[in-house]
Amino acid sequence: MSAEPLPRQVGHPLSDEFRLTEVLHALSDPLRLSIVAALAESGAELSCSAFHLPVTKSTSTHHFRVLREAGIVRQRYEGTARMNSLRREDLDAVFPGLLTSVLASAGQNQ
Amino acid sequence: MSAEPLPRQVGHPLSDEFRLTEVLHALSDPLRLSIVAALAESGAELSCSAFHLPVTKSTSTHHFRVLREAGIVRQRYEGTARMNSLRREDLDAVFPGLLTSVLASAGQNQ
DNA sequence: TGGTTGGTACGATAAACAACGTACAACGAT
DNA sequence: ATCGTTGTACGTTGTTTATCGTACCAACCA
Repeated sequence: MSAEPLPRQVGHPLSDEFRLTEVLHALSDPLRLSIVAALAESGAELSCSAFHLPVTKSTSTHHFRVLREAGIVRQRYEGTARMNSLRREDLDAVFPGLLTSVLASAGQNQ
Repeated sequence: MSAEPLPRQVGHPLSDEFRLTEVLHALSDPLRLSIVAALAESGAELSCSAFHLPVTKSTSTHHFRVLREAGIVRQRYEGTARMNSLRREDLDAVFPGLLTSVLASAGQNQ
């Protein structure tokens, strides 16, 4: 009589729910910006633990949630790992050129 | 024996002191983004009171200071008014394309 | 010499945020 | 079954932030 196993799914905003100020805020944290830059450079899915962030696991969870809720990353489970990928096409469609210029600036500036 | 009148000048960061995360944070507030959009659209200097912001004077002062310290606006006194202008060339030199894409996105999204 | 205008300084407050620790859940392997 | 791996949930703490009110200041005008 145990309960059903949880599906472990998370909500992602649709493209037309993106809000510019929320995206800018998500990108304005150095740690989150470094996550986005690493995802863009790799071009692939990366697990949370692949980033070797200088914070604890719970803080890491917090930052990935901010990125996901802003629509910047997509997350899905693969075994115990949570794989993250950039929603580049969705972002480019709603905010053309934004991510490109932010990433180019990040490479130079921070 | 009165003291010298204060010069009423404010500090502006040099271009090479711009920090991307600070700029993104400054732009991530709806009120500040609307200020920047209005400045870009007018293409001219505007006094603080020209914006008719739905906040008090002291809150308005706060937001203009955040924008100035990030390097986004330039401020100078003209009589009793403080005139604000966009530092578009400086921003474009350090973060090419960033302001353009943000403003284009702001026009669509907010 | 005042009064008006446009803005700053300072202090207070409430909300949001980044960070942590502990406990726990899902999955895979042993 | 149990254990290690990977990440989440929840509560806490200290900092930052957005907002306001009050007091003030500098410039202009009458």
